[in-house]
Amino acid sequence: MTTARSAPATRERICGAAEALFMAHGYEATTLRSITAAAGVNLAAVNYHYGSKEELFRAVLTRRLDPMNQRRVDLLDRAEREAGGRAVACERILAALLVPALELARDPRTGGNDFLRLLGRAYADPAPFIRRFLSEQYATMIARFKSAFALALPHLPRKELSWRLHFIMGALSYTLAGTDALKLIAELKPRETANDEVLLRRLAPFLLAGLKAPLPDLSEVTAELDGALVAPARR
Amino acid sequence: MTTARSAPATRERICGAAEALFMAHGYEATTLRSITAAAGVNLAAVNYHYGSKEELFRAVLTRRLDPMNQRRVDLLDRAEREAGGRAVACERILAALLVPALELARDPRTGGNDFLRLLGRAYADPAPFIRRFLSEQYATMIARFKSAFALALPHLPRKELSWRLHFIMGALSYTLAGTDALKLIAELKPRETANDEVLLRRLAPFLLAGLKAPLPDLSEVTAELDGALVAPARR
DNA sequence: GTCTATACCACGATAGAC
DNA sequence: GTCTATCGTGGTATAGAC
Repeated sequence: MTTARSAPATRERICGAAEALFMAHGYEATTLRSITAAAGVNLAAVNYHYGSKEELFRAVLTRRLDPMNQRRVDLLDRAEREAGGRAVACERILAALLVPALELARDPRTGGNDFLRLLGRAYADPAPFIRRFLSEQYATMIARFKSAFALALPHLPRKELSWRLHFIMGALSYTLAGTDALKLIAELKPRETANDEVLLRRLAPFLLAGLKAPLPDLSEVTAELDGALVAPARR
Repeated sequence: MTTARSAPATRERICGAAEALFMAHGYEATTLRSITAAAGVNLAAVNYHYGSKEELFRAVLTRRLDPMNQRRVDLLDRAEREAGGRAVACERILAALLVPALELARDPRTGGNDFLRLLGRAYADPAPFIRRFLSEQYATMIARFKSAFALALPHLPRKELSWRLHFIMGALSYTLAGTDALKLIAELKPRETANDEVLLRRLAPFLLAGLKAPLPDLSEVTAELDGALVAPARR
């Protein structure tokens, strides 16, 4: 903090090196020794500046996540101001949710697509500290968007809306995580998946249609399953 | 294999204990020491029976995954037989994809919901051996479903279909992975998320609508982003 | 206050005795 | 088939140098 040295702060060098390595190999597979070696600092420096590997990981995520979620809320705020007292269109709300993620992916200074892949993986991580961290980071932002969607879709029961938001965040995170496995499954060339703008332009109509889908029939939940899930079928 | 002892085979005990622990903590965070302790066998037994931790993980996944994907293909086969030469309805194809996952989640002998959570996490795992394994496991199954969907949705360009299948598998895996973080985000009570049947009955209409959504407009991909992603907006 | 060297215990893996 | 002993490497803690 109060360092007089002209060299780049050790703390920042660690954070940058850690981000790159976490993105490349995931949390567990990244060693503190590889991070400190890449940053050109001593092994113990991580523990001095961050206290633990977990805390370092939180710091890496926060640096990108906080501005992105703030931008999302800002875009929603503006849309609501422009709408006066009326409800904001679903398309506009969804855009406020997707555009900041896309902007982050486009900015080479922020690690580009790789950071979103790291984020998507973090979502599915079983580590309790990661789950707790993400739910805290997202809680207020999601609450704002849920209220906005509720106004735009007054016919949709609140619980159904919660689920559809869940599906949206899932599809978004998962798509951005962009595992090679799914790339292969979809028979997509690696080069195509690198363009996140095209990706989100395809994703948005898909999610929008799901958001506006007819309500599910939950009346026969305990009935026989096979063939009855989405379309009644005779044997 | 050729053991004469009446005690349950060491190999099976290891696999069962490993499944439970992988489900609870994920791959990396699960130690061979905890697995062998839970199974009541020696540490070195894992390496003897499976060769490595990676191979053990593959065995755990295969035991549940192979039958599930086979059931999916069987359901699709039956639907196609019943349809004669005509295209199978999207609802029916989607059901063939979702129902086996639901059946697996309902069966307490197969670890219930927990296995699907493990599977969802595996999808997002950066470890190359996991990605390779999953893409091999899924390749043929996904190819069959893609062909079926292509017949049901003849107007949909092949590439767009690939993407939408990608989104569907993403939303499905992610939803079934059911991270606590997202549960909290969606303000859902833990008890509600335990019922996977209700979950899939809500998910199916959502995905179906996305599948049938109008084609995205990709003509102005390089245009300014803000507000233009899904709905043109003036500043 | 910042950084370094080093020790500590747990991990996955393996060789070799039984 | 099963076990013990051991190796290299992981995250972490601390004593002490600047």
